[in-house]
Amino acid sequence: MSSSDSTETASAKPSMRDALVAAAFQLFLERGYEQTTVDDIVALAGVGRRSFFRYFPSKEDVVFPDHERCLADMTAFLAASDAAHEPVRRVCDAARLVLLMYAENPSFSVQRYRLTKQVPGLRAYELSVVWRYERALAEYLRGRFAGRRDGNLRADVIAAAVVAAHNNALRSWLRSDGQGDASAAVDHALGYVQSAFGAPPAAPAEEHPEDVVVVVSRRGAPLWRVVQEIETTLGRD
Amino acid sequence: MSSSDSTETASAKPSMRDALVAAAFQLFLERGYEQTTVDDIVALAGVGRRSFFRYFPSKEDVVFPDHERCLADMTAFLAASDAAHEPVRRVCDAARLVLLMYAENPSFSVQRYRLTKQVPGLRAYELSVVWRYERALAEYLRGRFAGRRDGNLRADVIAAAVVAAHNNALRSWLRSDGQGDASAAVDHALGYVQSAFGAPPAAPAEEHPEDVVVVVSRRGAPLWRVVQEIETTLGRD
DNA sequence: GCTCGGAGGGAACTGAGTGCCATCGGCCGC
DNA sequence: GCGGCCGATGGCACTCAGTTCCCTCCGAGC
Repeated sequence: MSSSDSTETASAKPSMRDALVAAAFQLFLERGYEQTTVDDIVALAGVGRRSFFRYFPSKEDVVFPDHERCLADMTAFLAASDAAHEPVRRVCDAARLVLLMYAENPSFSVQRYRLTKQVPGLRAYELSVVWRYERALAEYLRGRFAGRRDGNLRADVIAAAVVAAHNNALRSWLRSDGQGDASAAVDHALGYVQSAFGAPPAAPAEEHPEDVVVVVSRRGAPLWRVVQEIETTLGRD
Repeated sequence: MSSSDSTETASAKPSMRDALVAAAFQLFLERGYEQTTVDDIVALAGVGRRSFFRYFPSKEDVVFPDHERCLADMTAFLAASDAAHEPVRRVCDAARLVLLMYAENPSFSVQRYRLTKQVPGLRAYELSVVWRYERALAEYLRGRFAGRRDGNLRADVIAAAVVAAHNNALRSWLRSDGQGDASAAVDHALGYVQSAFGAPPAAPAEEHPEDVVVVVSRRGAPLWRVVQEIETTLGRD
């Protein structure tokens, strides 16, 4: 939570919401999530109990104060796409928005990570948040793959793979207390997904007309063997 | 829930547990999940309130009475693997265990599906169950990929893809009220994942030595273009 | 008969989340 | 300036999930 305006429409009165988040995290860190009641939080923040639930529909929501905004950003980002965007690359870029949100506030993100790792209830809540991101990506891909054979299946699988790759990199960054280059790690992870699902991995092909490789295959041969052979030959693993 | 023995270790005293599940679903279906209190359930089942929580740690658990057993089955299945099993194929087979559980009792599964689709709390609970399956698959793959470059990343992504493919097929089967061949749909979906991640897609290549295709590529060309070209040529989309 | 142990019942408690209403403070029209 | 309107807040009481503690019942073994 930065100190100035953040989640509200635009202007300058987020004091109460931020105060609740600050009070909640202070107590969560010193005595644990489940040992802290909502009454404790509102007492420390000096506000009424009823006001807490005006800003956060549940006790869990105070732990993820900015995911709603991020989800809205992602939805808008995908809605602003057009047919010129390569679909898989586009959802990878959308996933990077989530990393951006985490990276805005590394220490807060790391604290929250430790909390969610320990408390089953928070882990479940996080799963439902992640699921909404995944659905947003999948719905976009379903639109782009409409008419293609197994379009919905591909959309769901690719969305899940993108989310898994993103989370793999994100969590390893969080485990290292926010050290290292999170962006590079996520790029690497998403690059793997893009290469697996037939999207160009960032760098456009340079011109090396002399570098030619010939593959010969029987039609009946399993596709994975052919691809494996090509990968080996091209030296990309 | 079949009428005879089911979830308990082996013998013959599951009466109370089954009675609670039956009473719960009867009420959930006639007046909705959130409109049904635990007191209503125990009143209908004719047992004490305390006994409900002896059998089910929470109200949500009564909706998924057999997932614990299924998860244990999957863990055991994966633990019984050896190095001879192709890893991706193995996790696909593990995923089929879940389908098997749903197919054991189609009408029950369809009712539960409608319920979880409507009630956010149940959807969140289901996500946490699915997450445990996914972690089981991912942990197995991490073991098999140990030492390989990006082993953990690959494990997480493939596990997510397998789960997403399985769920895609399962949910479309559930939406159709349990009509159609769920097993075939899941096979098809998992086949897609296997082909994407370099596992042989079930049928070994038949011998058609005359069916030959030649691909010529520059080394610098993006891999996805090469693969796309091969897919088109082989007529697999 | 007796105890003993486990399964079930039940009252009372905590804490999350909700509904309802009172209050306060600014803002508008008069 | 004044009364009323309105949005934000506080406070109280209620429901319900989940837990704790203790009681009863019943069958097994002595």
